[in-house]
Amino acid sequence: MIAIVNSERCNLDNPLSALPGYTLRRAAHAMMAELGLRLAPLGLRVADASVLLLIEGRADMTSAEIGRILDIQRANMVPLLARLEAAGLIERRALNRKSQAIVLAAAGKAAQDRLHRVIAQFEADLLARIAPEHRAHLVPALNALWTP
Amino acid sequence: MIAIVNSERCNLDNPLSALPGYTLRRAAHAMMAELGLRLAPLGLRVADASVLLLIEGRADMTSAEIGRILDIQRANMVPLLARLEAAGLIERRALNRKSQAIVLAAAGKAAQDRLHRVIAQFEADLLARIAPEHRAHLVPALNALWTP
DNA sequence: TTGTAATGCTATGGATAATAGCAACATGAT
DNA sequence: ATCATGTTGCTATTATCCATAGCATTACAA
Repeated sequence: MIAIVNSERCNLDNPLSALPGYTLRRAAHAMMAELGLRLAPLGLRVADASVLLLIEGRADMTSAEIGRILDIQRANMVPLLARLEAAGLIERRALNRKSQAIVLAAAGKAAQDRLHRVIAQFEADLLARIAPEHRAHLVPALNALWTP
Repeated sequence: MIAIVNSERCNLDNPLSALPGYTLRRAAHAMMAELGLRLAPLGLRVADASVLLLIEGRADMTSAEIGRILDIQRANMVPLLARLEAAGLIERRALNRKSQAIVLAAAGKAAQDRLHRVIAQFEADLLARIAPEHRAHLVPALNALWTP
C-alpha cells in the first residue's frame, strides 16, 4: 500500500507503470511518434535526422563508420543514404578506391539548419514535461543504460 | 565548451548522446534486447510478458481492455493471445455472448511465477547500472513523457 | 605477396505495428 | 420494443524497421 502511494503519478489502471523497463519502452515509443510527426514536414525520418546531425562539420565519415556509431547495420545504411542522396542532402566523396565519405551537400546545409531548430524545440518540450527536480537526471541515467 | 564538460559521461565519439530523445531511444532499444534475451528461455516475448503481468489476479479483463491499457491494437492482440492460449498459459471465459475475459490458466500460474523472478532480477540489474543519485528519478521522469 | 579484415552492396526474412473492414452483440434513448 | 450507435473479436493486408547471409572489391599488415 505504501509502495503504491509512494510511486508518484503512476497510472492507476496500469500496474506496469512502476517498472523502469516498461516506462522506458512507453516513453521511447511516445517520443519517437512525436518526433516523427515533427520531422515529417522536413521530409526526414528519425534515422535520417540522426545521420544529418552526426556528420555535422565532418567530411571524413564513411557509411560504415556512421552505422557503427548510430548502431545501424551497413546493409540498412544503404537505403537510408540513398534517400538522403536522392533528396540532394548529402554527397559521396571518394576517400579510397573502396571507401567514400558522406558529406553534406548544399541543400543539406539548409536542411540541417531547419533540423536544428526542430530538434532544439523538441528536446525543450520533452524536458518541459518532466518535473524540474527530475530533469537533470534523465540523460545521465539513460546513458548508463546503453553505454558500454 | 562548458556545456561539453558539464554533460557527464557522454560518448566522445557520439555527439548525439547529449540529446534526451536520442539517449531515450538507445536506452530503450538496449533494454528491450536484453529483456528479450531473458524472456526467451521462458518462451515469452516482451508483449506476452506484459499481458501476463497485467492480468495478474484479475479475471475480468477483455482483450480489448488489455489492448487499451498496453496500447496494443485489437487486431494485434489476436495473434498475441492465440500464442498464449496455444501455450496453455491463458484461457477465455465468456462474459457475454460478445465479450470474453482473458484469465490465467493452470500452466499460466507457473509461468507467471517464473516471469516474476526474471522481471525482478531484470529491473534490479537495470537500476544497478544507474548511479545512485539518478536512480529514483528515472521512473517519474519517464512516466511524465508518456502519461497523458 | 599472401592471408585477413573491411567496405559497400544485394537479397531476403522476421517481427512489429498500422489500417480497413466485417458480423455479432451490447447499450442507451426514445 | 425498437432503433441508432458504439463495442467486441476477428480477418486480411500492408508498411516499416531491423537482422542475417552472402558477394565482389579493396585496404592492410605479417
